[in-house]
Amino acid sequence: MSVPDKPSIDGLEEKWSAAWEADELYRFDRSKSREEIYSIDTPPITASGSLHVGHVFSYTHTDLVARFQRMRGREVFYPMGWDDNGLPSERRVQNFYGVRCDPSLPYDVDFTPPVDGAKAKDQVPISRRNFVELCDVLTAEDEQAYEAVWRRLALSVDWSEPYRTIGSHPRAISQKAFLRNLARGDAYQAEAPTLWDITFRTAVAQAELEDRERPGAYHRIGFARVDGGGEVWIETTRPELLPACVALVAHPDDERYQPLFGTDVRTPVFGVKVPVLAHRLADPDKGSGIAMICTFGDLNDVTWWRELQLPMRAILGVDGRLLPDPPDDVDASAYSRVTGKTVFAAREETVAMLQEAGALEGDPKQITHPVKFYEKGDRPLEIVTTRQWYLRNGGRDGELREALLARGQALNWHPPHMQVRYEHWVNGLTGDWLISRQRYFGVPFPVWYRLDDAGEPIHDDLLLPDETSLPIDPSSDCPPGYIESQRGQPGGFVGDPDVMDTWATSSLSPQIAGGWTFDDDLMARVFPMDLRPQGQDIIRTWLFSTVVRSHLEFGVTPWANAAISGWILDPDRKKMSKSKGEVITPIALFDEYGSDAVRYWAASARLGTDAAFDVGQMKIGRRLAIKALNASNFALTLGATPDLAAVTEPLDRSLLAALATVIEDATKAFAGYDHTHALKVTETFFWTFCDDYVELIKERGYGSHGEAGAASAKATLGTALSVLLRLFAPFMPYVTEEVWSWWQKGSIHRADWPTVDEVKLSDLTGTEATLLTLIGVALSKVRGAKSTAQVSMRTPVSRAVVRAAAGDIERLQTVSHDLAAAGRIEQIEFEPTDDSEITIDVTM
RNA sequence: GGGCGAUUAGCUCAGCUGGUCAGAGCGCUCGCCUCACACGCGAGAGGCCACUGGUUCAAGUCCAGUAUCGCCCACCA
Repeated sequence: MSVPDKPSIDGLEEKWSAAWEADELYRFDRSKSREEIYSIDTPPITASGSLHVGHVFSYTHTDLVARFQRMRGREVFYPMGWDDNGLPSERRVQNFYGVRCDPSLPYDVDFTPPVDGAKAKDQVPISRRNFVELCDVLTAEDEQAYEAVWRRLALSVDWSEPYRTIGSHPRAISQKAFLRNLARGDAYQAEAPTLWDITFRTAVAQAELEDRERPGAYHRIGFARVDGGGEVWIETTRPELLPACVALVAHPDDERYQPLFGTDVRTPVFGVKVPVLAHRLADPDKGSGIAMICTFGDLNDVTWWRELQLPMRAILGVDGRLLPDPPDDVDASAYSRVTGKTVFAAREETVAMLQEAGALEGDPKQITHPVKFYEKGDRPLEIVTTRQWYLRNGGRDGELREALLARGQALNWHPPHMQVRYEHWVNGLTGDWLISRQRYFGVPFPVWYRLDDAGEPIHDDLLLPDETSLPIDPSSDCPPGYIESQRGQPGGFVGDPDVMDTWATSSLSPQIAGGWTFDDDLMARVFPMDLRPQGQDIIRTWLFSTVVRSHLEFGVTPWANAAISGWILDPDRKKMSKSKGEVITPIALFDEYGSDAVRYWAASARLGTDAAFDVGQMKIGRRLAIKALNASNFALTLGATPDLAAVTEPLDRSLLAALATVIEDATKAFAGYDHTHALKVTETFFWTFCDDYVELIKERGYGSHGEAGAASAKATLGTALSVLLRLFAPFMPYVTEEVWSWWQKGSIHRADWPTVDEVKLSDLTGTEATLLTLIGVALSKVRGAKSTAQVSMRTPVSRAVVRAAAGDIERLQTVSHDLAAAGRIEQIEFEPTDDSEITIDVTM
């Protein structure tokens, strides 16, 4: 045993994180059986930019569970993954190096990124392969920085094999899962109106949408009736879509428009004859009660277009500009004034034309209305008809939807009400999952198309790779039976240019971490997993999509438990913004308060509950860590040694009896994913232990009450210390490990979780546990008297008279020597009274 | 418009299936250099548990409604 003279929490993080790494303390032992293993589906994090305190918060929650389960004897499978494909990485590369991807450029072997590219005004166009290489380099660097933070936070993950979603195996697994989806009919391609981000020039999925309030204006536009019966006035915020108009629509019960149903009107300026139709989705209270249907202004247009079987007059290209050629029936000279223009410019021009034609009534009426955005974009989404890949997710299939809802019910949600969010989302799906993205850095679709004699792809004629050849890149690999020279040639082939949505890969995180089809032995030992920890914001994406993939591939729910962490809020109760969160870096917090303290802050927030960013809580955590160090130092210096047989003193018996309850409560709470309660009961007991118990037995421990009395105190101190350190170990891994190393063999993090048996005394009576509380009250009275007299706590008391109920007096008398010693009372007397309150007359 | 959650001392939060539950910590006040810890210790003051009804012998604790805040979904002509 080696207890330092002056213990300090400084330097513990460097010391122990290095030791844990050297000892491979958290290395997963795959020889264990499924029953012995506790497996965690760690969220693969996007390592673009810097870690946010919110990440520290939720990842700590997971680590608490991991450490608890490990100490309980489970072999914990706790991998780490990086979600490095996708738009965030691309954007980071663009900004960091000052480059942009131009797929038409050839690969440049000697390419080096521009110096100071981040400050350059214009981004350098580079080939897709060069771009992907830069993504690869930069994400790897970012991931190392993240790993350093995670290690400092003491996440007990097995760092031996972190996966990257852009890595070879994950890519292969993603492609393989897709091919199997395709073979089963779960995946299909369709040419359909698609929500489209014109900045990124990619399709986006329903799960990635968000609404934002934007200014707009109602334009009141007159359509001439073909029968000469005057004009029909509609109101629209999108006048530039007039050339895309295919019909007008009003509610079937709307008496104002009933006479018009079935008749035709003519679009102003562009002169197209369109029908007036009835549909239940038309809202009589909106605008003039009659709307123009365009291909396409919003999702309602898509519904009307589909259900009313209207023609297509597409005018918007994938670049967000109006197409060069007018749609069918549209006046070419009028259209020539808007062709090639952006939506905004086209709107101005169309309004001008309408005014010239006298078809615009009054001034546009300014309003604010919600507009759909891609969550990572900053321009409104448009709807463009494109060919895309979809994966069935119950959005168009009641039976599948029910099955997925049942999967959600089979999951233990922590907290339970989070299940509602899942069900809400599944019930609100309006279509299948669009998984293709017109991007560069991602997992490519493992698909080629045969080209016809004119060199056009035949989309029904898929050329697929053999599973064993995965991963493949169809833009550089050839389909079986073809050679590279046939690429792009009539009768040859062409690769699918798209990559998969990042969720299409991260939804396979259990398969990736478990080594599905590459290491089926491992997969069988860890899957279905025990725990999926994640944020509430990605229930609709990551959680749901993982359930979908698991259901389609294996027919099971992928985990037993889902632990959902809340948000971090600013002190002003607003969700902590990205910019603010990035100002406060986790490293700075570790430096100032210590990792144990930051973990303490995170641990004091329950799952599913938003928590304030509160450095006050970190200060408390820091204080607790220092206290643990000092109290341990004292107890061990005194000679604390666990030995139940030596515990004879009433107060000591009482402490252990109370500790048994703490073990019970903390264990039950932890097992039920209530780490907050586990921490609370342990912490509360610990402070009583320090402030009351240790003070009460101090003198006796030094030998003032004989050998047996001292031995009893030391044995109790030893037992309690051992238990308390282990109860704290998941929360404060550094300080507990440090203290453990002074007097125990091995790491505390591989020690056994404490059990009631360790502190169980024979012939314990029911009330013994409360003796500690009783003497605590008495001690407080003595201290109060000294405090009131404004004297030091070590001021001697010549005489003290304790008055309390007879029963309490009887029990207090059994510990009077401890009370007298702690209060420096020379003469102590007891008087039973009828009052239930304890009072002490103190003479100094 | 539909839904979920929250509303307890100045602040951050505990209060499980109704009856010592009106609590903790921080902050504040007043003391104390007590030989583990001044990165400390002790003692205090502070709340009619958002509001209105209801159920009950008994309600922060259950029910209904209202208000405020946060979030999700829908709408977006």
